[in-house]
Amino acid sequence: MKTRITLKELAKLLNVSVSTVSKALNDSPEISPKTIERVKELAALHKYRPNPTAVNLKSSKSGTIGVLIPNIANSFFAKVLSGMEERAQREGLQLITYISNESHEREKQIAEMLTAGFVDGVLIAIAEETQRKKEFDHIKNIIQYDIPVVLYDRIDFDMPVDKVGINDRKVFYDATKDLQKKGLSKIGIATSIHHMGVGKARIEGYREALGDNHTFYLANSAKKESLKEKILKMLLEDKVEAVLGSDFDSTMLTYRLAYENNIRIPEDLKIIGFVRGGMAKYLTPSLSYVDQSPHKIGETAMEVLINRINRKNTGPKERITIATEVVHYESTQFPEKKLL
Amino acid sequence: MKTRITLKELAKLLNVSVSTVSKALNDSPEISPKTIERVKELAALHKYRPNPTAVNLKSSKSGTIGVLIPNIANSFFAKVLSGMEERAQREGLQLITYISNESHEREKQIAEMLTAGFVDGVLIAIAEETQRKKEFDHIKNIIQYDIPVVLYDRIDFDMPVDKVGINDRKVFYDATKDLQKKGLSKIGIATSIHHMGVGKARIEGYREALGDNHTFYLANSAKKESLKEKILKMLLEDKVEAVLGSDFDSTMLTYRLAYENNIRIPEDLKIIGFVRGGMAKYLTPSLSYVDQSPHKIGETAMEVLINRINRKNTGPKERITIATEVVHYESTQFPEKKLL
DNA sequence: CTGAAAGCGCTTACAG
DNA sequence: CTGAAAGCGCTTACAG
Repeated sequence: MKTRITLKELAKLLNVSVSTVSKALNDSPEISPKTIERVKELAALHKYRPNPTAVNLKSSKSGTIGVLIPNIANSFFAKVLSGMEERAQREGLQLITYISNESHEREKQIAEMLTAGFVDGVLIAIAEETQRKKEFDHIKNIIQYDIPVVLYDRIDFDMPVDKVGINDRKVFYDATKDLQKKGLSKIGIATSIHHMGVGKARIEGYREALGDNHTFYLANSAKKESLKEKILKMLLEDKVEAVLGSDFDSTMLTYRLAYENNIRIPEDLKIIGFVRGGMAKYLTPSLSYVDQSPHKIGETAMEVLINRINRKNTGPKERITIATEVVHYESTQFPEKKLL
Repeated sequence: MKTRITLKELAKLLNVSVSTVSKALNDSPEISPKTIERVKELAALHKYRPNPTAVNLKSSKSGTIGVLIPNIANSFFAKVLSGMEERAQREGLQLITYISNESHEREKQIAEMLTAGFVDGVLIAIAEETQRKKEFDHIKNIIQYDIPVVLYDRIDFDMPVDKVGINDRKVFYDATKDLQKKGLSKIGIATSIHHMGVGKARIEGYREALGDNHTFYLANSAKKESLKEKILKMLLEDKVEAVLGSDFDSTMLTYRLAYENNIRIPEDLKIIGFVRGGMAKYLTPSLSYVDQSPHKIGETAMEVLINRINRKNTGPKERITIATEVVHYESTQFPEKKLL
């Protein structure tokens, strides 16, 4: 077994003091160039690397960022994480990941851990259950310990922290307007996240676009069976011409139910949903989707956090919006316009 | 700003020594019950929590596990991670995630970090590029520092470590035999990971099941365009009756190309693929898939690692196989058998 | 230019 | 039963 060599051992081998070795390795101007060279040479030979724990204790920094993820199986969050990791890596920061599984209890436990001093900063997407209960004390507690916090994706809360996410209202506002412009009027929404901030905002955008004197079609339920019924009603009774899917499950359920009931996409029904592009293009027919740029969200959230940790940004808390785009595939294809 | 209270401050408030406080908090039999009570009371009042960095320095443990993930956007790995996290949490271990993005260079950097003493153990799925180059020195280097290593998922390498994964050979062996039993003989494989260990094993299983005197149909390419051509040839010229998809992209590409060429699934073509169940059931038609139990793989790998770290298991290195199952949906539906 | 000393926040063998 | 001391591996203000 190899062990990493310590400063002390290095000092003994060189017949100098530990302080000298430490300073030499850190290019202190106090140390003569020759000594610096000697020290660095031997250090390289033995592949010396400072013990990170000791450095952390001294500096009272951990070089570590805590990332709270509600649901990693959701590929949106997986991609956000990869954006964070990429940015963190350039800064030499480690990422400690915690998965709340949308549980309030677990999130509280994690928040408690985070105040213990493991991390220099925290990136959080709030769990579904926490949003429903509207209990954010555990998050505020982290802030009170002066640990920088950035909220990502799920940001519609009143909290004194930086926030990075998309403009959920605008996504469905624009999508609805666009469908109207193309001549559709019976437009519905399917959603299983209507009780969450982002889900509400999406519905609002849709409502706002349609205006007050319009009929709204809303299939909303967090329970699969009940959601299924409501979607079926919307498709078969209300006979909507288009559905906006607010999340993966509601989108795909609509897509599948149309198929089972011989409703042709896009001839009889247009669909736009929140699914990932890597999958949407393979579907039969391919599915138009909202590109949320998850990687960019992760990168940006990390960037904002780093600037807080370094005190490069000491201004008021910000809310940063990442641009989105609807990628149109077959499920929103309109027939060619005919010349008169 | 709150700061966490330290042992020293607690000691001062109680008019006892730091050692006494420390021992009291750790329920040392050296300390009188009354003192223990007094100390614990004040500690609770101030929400004392030992500084993890200091404890780590003392114990030369980090309470931290490094997880190397090749590609987090692949939901298989996301689920594996959640299994690891769940198991780690029960042990009070933190997870530091590193994403190699299938890059050999990045993987080497990460391996170098890991030897610095950040982590007590490491879980690794080897990057694609590393497998192609067959350069594993950086992994062996970690082992030499006596840091326990467990390989997960991508385990077909000759390395003296514990390994947790599925039996890739058997998956496609069984699937092929099963399709044959149901009367199909022209069975093909689509794969974009044929140069990787798991990809090779899947092909071998298929070949073995068919036997030497059979025609093999193999559409293999890591490049999308070329893979597409080969699949098209297999579907249109060879007119295979079933395709086994060895990974997400090759499976979905086959599925989509069948659609574009009016090949009906399952009437004209059966498909079984490596995709995730959460998506497979929504497809039109739904897609039969190999359930790899990613969560279980993650849990098990973590379990094995923990036992090595605690020295509960000091026996020879193991190779653990997680059971898989083909979940049959519409894409492998056979017509009802008619009674004669 | 070099080194002894103090200290980061803990734990623990040892003395009293 | 309590406390002083040493030490984990580093950094840095200070003395020489």
